Amino acid sequence: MSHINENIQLEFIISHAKAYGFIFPSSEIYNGLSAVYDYGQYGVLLKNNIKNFWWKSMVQLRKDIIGIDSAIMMDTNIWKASGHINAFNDLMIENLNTKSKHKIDILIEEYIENKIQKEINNAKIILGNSFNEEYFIKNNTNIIALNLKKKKIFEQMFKLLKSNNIAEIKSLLIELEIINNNWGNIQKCNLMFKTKLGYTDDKQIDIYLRPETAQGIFSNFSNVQKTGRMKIPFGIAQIGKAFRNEIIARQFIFRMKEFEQMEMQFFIAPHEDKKWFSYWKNIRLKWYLSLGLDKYYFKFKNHTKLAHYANAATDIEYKFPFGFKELEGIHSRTDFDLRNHQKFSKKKLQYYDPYKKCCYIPYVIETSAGLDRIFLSIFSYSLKKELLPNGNSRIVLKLPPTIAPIKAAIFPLVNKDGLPEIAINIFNKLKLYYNIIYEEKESIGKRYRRQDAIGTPFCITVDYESLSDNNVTIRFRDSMLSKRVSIKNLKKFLENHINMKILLKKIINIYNKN
RNA sequence: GCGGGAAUAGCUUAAUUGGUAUAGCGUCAGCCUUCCAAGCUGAAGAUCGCGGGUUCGAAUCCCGUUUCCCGCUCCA
Repeated sequence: MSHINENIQLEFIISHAKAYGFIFPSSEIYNGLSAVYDYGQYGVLLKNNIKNFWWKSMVQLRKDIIGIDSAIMMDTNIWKASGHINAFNDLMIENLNTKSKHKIDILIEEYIENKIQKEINNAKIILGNSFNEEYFIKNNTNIIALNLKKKKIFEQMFKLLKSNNIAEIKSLLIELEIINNNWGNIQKCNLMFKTKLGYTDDKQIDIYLRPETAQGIFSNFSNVQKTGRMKIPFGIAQIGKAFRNEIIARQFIFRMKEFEQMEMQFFIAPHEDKKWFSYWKNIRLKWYLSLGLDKYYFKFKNHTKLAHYANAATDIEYKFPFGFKELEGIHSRTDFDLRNHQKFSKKKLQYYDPYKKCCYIPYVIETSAGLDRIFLSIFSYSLKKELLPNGNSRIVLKLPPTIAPIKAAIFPLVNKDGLPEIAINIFNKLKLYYNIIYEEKESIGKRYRRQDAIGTPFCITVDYESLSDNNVTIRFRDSMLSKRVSIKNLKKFLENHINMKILLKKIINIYNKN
C-alpha cells in the first residue's frame, strides 16, 4: 500500500468533509455566509470526541484543575478591563503605497519602540560588555523621555477622539512623521461583534459577543477559587464559542468568525511564571502527540511581538496543507487580567497564600487551543488516498480510533439466511456502549469503503460460519486485514482498541513524568 | 484589503468559442450477491452561484455581486 499523494490539497479536504457529512458552509442554500461553517452528522461526533478528550485530560485527570462554562454575553466593563476595548483599538489607517492596513495604536507603539531600540543599540556599541539592558531601559534619560512622549501622544489622541476629531489625529501622526501624505483616511472598524441588550429601544445598551473565553474565567476567579476551595497553583478550564470579526477569513475552518476555544488558565504565585510556562508548553505538545500524530507535523513558535497582556508567548503550530499555522497558544499573562479586573470592578481579586503567609494577585499561564483548528489538523492528517495492491485506490480517513465518529460498523455478509438477524443482535448489544452503525445494503466491499471514508476503525461482518461457530470477522480499517473474533468477545475487543481510557492512560503517564 | 483563478446534480465533471444541459461515482427502490466501491432493472436529483445587460435566443459574451481556492497582506 502506498500513498498517492502525501500533500493532500485543501480543496480535496473541503470536498471530502462536505461529501461525507463532516462540514458544510453555513447558510449554503442562500449562497453561504463568509467564514462561517456548520458541523454535519459525523463532524459533530468527531468534534465532541476531541472536546471530550481535552476535558478529561485537563479536568477529570487533574485534581488541580476544575472546569466551568461561562456565558457568551458579559458586562461591557469586562472588555474595558481586558484591554479589548480601548479608544484606539478600532482605528485603522491604510498605507496607500503598500495597500496595507495598520492599527493606529500599534503604529505609535512601533514608532516609540524603534526609537528606544536605537538608543539601546547605540549604548551597546559604546558600553560593550559592561552594558546592562534592564538597568539602561529604566534609567536612560532619553528612553524615559520617549516613554513620556508616548504617553503624551496617546493623551492628545484621546482628546481628539473624544471631540470626534478623527481627521486631526491623522495630522498629528503626519506631524510626528509616523505616517506621510501617502496614507489614507483613518477608519473605525469593529473587531468585536456588537449586539443590544434590552428589548425596548430606549433601554438598549450595547454589549459584545466575547472575542475570547478567557475573561469568563478571570471574572469568575474569586467565586471558583473560594467555592472550589482551590489552592494555588490551580487551573480553571473552559470550552466555548468565541466570536471575532476577522478582517480576512481564510483557509476553510482555520479562521472562522464564530469558533470554539478550549482553554485553561493556570493561576500561580508571582514569579513562578517561567517554571509553569515551560511545564505547560511541554504538557500541551505531548497531548497532541498522544493521539498518535507524527511529531514532524508540530513545532513551537515563540512570539517576538507580544500581546498587550503577555510577558512570554509560544504557539504550538501544526503543518497544515497550507503551511505551519497556530493550533494553540501558551501565554504567560502575568497578573495583567486579574489586576485590571480588580481595578475596574473595585473587587479584591487577591489570594491569601497559607504557605507564604501573604496576599497577592496570582500570575497566570494560559493554554488556549482552537477546537476547530485541532479538528482540521486531525482531519487533514488522517485523510489519505491509497493505492491498493489490486490496482484500485481508496480514500481512507485514518482517524485515531478513540476519537473516530463511528467506532464500528456491523454487516451481514449477505442479506439473507439469518445473517442479518445475528448482525442486528450484535448491533443492539454494542450500541449501549459505543457509537456504531448497522448496514446491510450493497456489496460488502462497498460497505467497507464507505466506512473507510468516514474513518470507522473496525467493520464487523457476520458470515455463514458465524451460524455454526459464533465467530465474526473484524476487518481493520488501516491494514484492511481481518481477524476472527467470537461474538461474546466483541465488546472486550472494542474496549481494548477504541475506548478513550487508552488515551487517558497515556496522558496520566505524561503527567506523572513531568 | 490587493492580485490571480474558480463556481454546472451530494461529489467529480462534459457541452464543436450563443440554440434551454453530459456522464461517472454516490443516493433511493427491487433483484442478485460467500469479504474489499461486482452485476442486472428501474427512479429521483441542475431554473448552469445570484442580479442585471446585449441578443430572436445566454451555462457560453458584457457589467455588478456573493462564495471558495492560491499568492501577498492582516491577525490582542
